Parts: sequence; C-alpha cells; structure tokens
Amino acid sequence: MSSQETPRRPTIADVAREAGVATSTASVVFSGKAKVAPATRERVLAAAAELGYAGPDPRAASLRRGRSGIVAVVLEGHLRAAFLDPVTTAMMDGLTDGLAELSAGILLMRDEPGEGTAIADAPVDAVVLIGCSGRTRASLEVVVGRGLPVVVIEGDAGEAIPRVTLDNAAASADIAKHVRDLGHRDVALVTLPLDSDRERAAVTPERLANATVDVTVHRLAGTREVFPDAPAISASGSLIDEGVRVGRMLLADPATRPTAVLAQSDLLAVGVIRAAEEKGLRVPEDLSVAGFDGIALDGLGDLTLTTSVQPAVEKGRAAGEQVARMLRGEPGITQHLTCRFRVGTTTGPASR
Amino acid sequence: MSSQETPRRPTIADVAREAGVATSTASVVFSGKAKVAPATRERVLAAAAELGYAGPDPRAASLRRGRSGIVAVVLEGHLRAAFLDPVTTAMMDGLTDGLAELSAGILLMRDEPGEGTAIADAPVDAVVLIGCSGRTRASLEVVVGRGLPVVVIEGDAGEAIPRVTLDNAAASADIAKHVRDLGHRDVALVTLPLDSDRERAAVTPERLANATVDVTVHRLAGTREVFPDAPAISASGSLIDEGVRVGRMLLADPATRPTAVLAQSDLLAVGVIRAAEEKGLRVPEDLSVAGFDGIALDGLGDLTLTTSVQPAVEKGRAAGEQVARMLRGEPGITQHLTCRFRVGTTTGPASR
DNA sequence: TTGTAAGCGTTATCAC
DNA sequence: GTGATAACGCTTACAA
Repeated sequence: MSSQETPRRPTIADVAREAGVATSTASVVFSGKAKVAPATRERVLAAAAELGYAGPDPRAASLRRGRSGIVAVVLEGHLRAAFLDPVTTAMMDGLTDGLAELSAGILLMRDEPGEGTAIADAPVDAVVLIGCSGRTRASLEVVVGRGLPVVVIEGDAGEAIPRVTLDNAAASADIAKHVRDLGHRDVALVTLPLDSDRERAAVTPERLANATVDVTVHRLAGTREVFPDAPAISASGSLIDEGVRVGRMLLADPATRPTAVLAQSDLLAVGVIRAAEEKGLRVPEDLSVAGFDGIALDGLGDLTLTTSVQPAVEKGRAAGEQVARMLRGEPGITQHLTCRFRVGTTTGPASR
Repeated sequence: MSSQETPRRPTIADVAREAGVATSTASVVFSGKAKVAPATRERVLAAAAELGYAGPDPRAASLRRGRSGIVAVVLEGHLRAAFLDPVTTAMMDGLTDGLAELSAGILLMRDEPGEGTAIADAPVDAVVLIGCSGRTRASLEVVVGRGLPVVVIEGDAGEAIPRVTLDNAAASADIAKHVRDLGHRDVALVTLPLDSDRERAAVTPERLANATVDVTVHRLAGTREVFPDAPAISASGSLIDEGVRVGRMLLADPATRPTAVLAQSDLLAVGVIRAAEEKGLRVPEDLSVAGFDGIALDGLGDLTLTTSVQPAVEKGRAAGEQVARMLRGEPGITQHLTCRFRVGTTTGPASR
C-alpha cells in the first residue's frame, strides 16, 4: 500500500515481513502444524489479507514436502473411450472411494504412443495403470524407474508390481460351460480388441499370438477350454454398435450360423442381439447370447443378459486402497477379485 | 557403484558430477532447450543410466518453471455422478480436445463443502469450473484469489470471468412452444436439482428463490415463459430411475394427469416414459414427453425423443481452448453456445 | 511460542 | 557449447 514495489505475487516471506514475524511462523499459521499464539496468528492472517496472499504456493510446497497430493490414472487409448465405457466409469468411481482417505486428486492421463512420457513429467505421488497392455507397459517402466508407487489393474506387470486382477479365464469358462450344458455345439465368439490396432477381423492363431490386451486373451483362453475350436471375431471396441456389426458378420450365412454367440462384453452382446433381431431371429429360441461384465444395461427390453458380473467398482476401490497403503510406506499387495456368473434369459437350449 | 553413499534418489546434480559437466549442462540435455555437443550429451545420458536417474523431478521443475502442466476440472457433487452423466462425459471429451495443444493433464476435483479448499492445495496452472452453483462459487473465489486462469462452464460467474454458456432458457422455451402448438394445456415439468440438497419435491416459489443451480433455473424460466403456471417437481439427479419416480408422482392421479411432461434432461424424460408405460399410457398418444440434452439414448425402443440438442462436446472444447489461450497470456473470452431443437416421436397432438 | 537457517531439485541468466 | 550462480517459494529441524 505504501510502496508498490511488488508487481509479482506476494510470498509467505512477504506476509511474514508485513506481519513482523518469521517466515516459519507464517508458514505454521497456514499449515496448522504447530501452536501459534492467537494474537500472532491474527496478525499474520491480517497481513495476508492486506497483501492479497491466498496461501502457500502448492508447487513450492510439493517440492519441499516431496508430495503433490496427486495420483495419476493412466488409461489406454482416447479418454473419450474411457468415459463411454461403463466398466471403466464404475471403476473410476470405486477408485475415488479407495483414494478418499488421501484426499488426493486424480490426474487423468492417457497412454499414447507419442506422449508415452507425459507421465514422466507429471508431479504425481503414485500411479494407477489400467489395462496394462503392450503400450501401457512403456509407461510402467517409466513409472517404476521413477520410483513411484504403482498399482496395475488387470494387466500383466510381473510379480513385483502390486496388481488387481480378475479371474477372467475361469469366469469365461463358466459361461461357456453353461452354454455347452444347454446343448450348444455351434458356438461363435466375439472378443474385445486384441491389440491397439483394434482391427475387426477373424481371430487367427497368428493374430492371437501377437495380441497385447491381456483381458481379451485371458477371456478367450477360458472360453476355449470349453469350446477349443469356436471361431472368433475380434471387435474394434466394446460398443453396442460394434456388436451389431460383428453380429451381422456372424449371422450373415444361414448355413454356418451358430446357435450361440459368446461376447466378451455386455455391450457387444447387446449389439449381437440387435443384429439377431434385424435378421428376424429370436433370442434365445433361435440364438443364445451371453456377455461379460454384468453392467446395468438399457435397451434389452424384457430380456436379462446371461453374463458374468465383474466387481468393477471393487476393482477401483482395491487399487485406491493399495495406493493409499503404499503412500503410507506399507508394501502394496496383489488382490485377486472374482466374477460371479449370472444366468439370464438370453440363453436357452440349443434348437438344433 | 564404487561407493554407495546415496540412499536417496540421484538428482541432476549427481548426474552432472558423474558426467563431469555442470548441472546446467545436464539440465539442458534433458530439456533440450539449448544445443549440446553430442559427446557431452552421451556422457550425461550414460551417467544418468549409471545412476538410475529417470529425468528431472517434476515437482522441482514445476516450481522453477512456474508451471505444472495440470489443469483442474472441478465438478460439483460426487465424481461418480459425473462419470454416469453422459453430458458431462461428452464435455470432458471435448475438453481433452481443447486442451490437447497444451498436452496438459486433467486433474479431476470435486467441489465438496468440507474440502472446498482442496483446489487451493493443488499445483495446477488453470481451472475449469463446471456448473458453477452456490457451492462451486466458493471454489471460484479461491481460484481467482490465487490468480489462476479460470473458465466457468454454464455458471453465473460474473462478467469478469470467461465463461461458456448455453441458451438454456431460449431452448427450453422452444420445446415448450412446440408442445403448446400441439395443443397441450395441462403440462407438468420435471426439473433438475434446484440446489445441492437435491430434494425430490414440488417446486414452490420459495424453493425456486433459493435455488442455486443456474441451469435448472434458466431452463425452468424458459419453459415458464410459455407455461407460466405449469406445476414442476425437482428431481434429485439426472437419472432414468429418478425420472421413473417423478413420473409416477406426476401420473399417479388420473384426474390431474397432465397431457404432456417436459423434463429438463433426456434421462429424466426416458424415466417418465417408462413410468407412463407402467401405467399403461401410450407415448405420444396418451402422453407427450420431451427432454433436454440430445444425448444418444438406449432403451427407447422405436421412439425418438423430442428434445433440444446441446453442444456438449463443443462446450468442453470451447473451455479447453479458452484455457489454452489464457495460459498463452491472451485474455479469455466468453463463448455463447446454442442448442438445436429436435422433433422426435415422443410428442404428439393433445388428446383432450 | 517464535526465530534461524538449511535445504527441496530444478532451470534461467549470463558470462566465458 | 559449457559453466557458475542465483533464484523458484516453501517447510522443518533445531535453537533460543
């Protein structure tokens, strides 16, 4: 007010000087980490108000503390896809719960080829990697190299990294057994993408050998324990529309038409059902369809999807809790979660 | 390798020493901000590899640079609600686009009573406030006090703050006019929550006067330009299930049953349609229903919702672009976006 | 209870 | 092209 010698924003040192106390005292007033005489406190606050000081600069504080209060969540692919996928959103939901005790912010990052190192430049305290596929693995290395606590959700990260896993293979096998027990022999599969190319095409042994998305591979392995020779088509994503497209491919030729279709996600399954309806096929009388995920689904009319219910929210919560643990200095531990098979009305006895 | 005198992580100074160069030189090798002789460069990189140095500490770098590369997005209420709301996810999608040139991370924060200052402790370069209601306004003050660039999406933040706005009132009036022109006179309204209490109850003048959610108030105002006396019930959120509940309330008594229901969101409208179907009412023959948002909707069967399509993705993109501008030092400007009315098959002539 | 002082790890500036 | 040095703004032992 007297001399305007500060074009720059005031610092805590300015406030301390104005209040006639040491910087450390001013600091303590804001952090509350020690007792301060009410009078001093008031003077500091008054000085802060006077100078328009809005509190300690978080950047400086996080350098000094060695903590930024931010946890990164690395999703593969475009963020838009993540937001559109109900399983991911449910998981994010659980993650915020699991992280709640840290009152940490969640930094959304995508794992893209070019910016694979974006995570390296972000001031984060820990990292949650989701669906660790080939591409994501590059991020994992960076993060580990940096010495940051990390939890991997549904990805193969090696034994040393705490993970949250799902019994994808076993759950897929359960679905397949149910369908087999209903008498089906001509079964076709719709898988999630095999790799980041996300090509919609028949799954050949060669393509499968080069697949990088663990979830896809594991679910397929489980299904093929029961139906070793079932033909499969990989979808380009987990979307209803994509399920429709693949469904049309599978149901095009009446001669080779399967009596059951097992899809690796509920959204794909709904799409297949739509494709069947287009062709005038009744579900489950003419075609049985099963999904995976157990998400709440609109648009199925009176049908209930046969599926395996995965603990999506729990997955996120478990990851959040591990991060919290590791930040507390305790070792992170791998959690194995299981799916629950749910019989619906979209599967029925084989009619031929 | 020789002496293990460093239990702590190596710093760039350690690397420089090991490589026999100045710290500043090592720094430049990592930042690429100046020319370095290939030989020196190699030596530095080798030293880094030797020491297991993974690059500059982002916390220190952001203090020094005054930039953290993080943009905060403040959502009101629980994050889970945000992830479940298609309009919000679409907007987030656009936001990532608008922010792309900054290659900034997105920090998700919620604006809760208790942690209203969480945003004050986060090392962010700019803030996007969404749906600035009474509660969110506290965050706004903190952010402005901190001198951070901020953009408000659909909130009343005063003329000084760059905003992204929607013509909610006009768009709502358009829908109402369409319904009035179809001959409807007994019209009931379903609004979004009025405030953070999110009470499901009849909208009284008193409750309306205390409402803090601008979107709700503006849309209601637009509708009431056409139907000044239409009774309204506020929903507790924008969810199909909530629409079903409110729908049941509105359709309970055949004597007072409206011939048309205008909902402030598509999800609520779908819920109302479900409630109507429960009661054996046909849409649009017995009841016309309109929504708002224009999101892609499953579960409507062959019906197409009459609604106003809002540019949700564009909203986010515009906000992102403003943030990018402001970070470049240019002034942020307010952008007014408009909705587009879309006639569907859920509205028809009044039958009485 | 308050003050002193030493960093936290980096990068910008300016000489050389 | 490289090096010395001074911040960046804060927190936290430790001393008084």
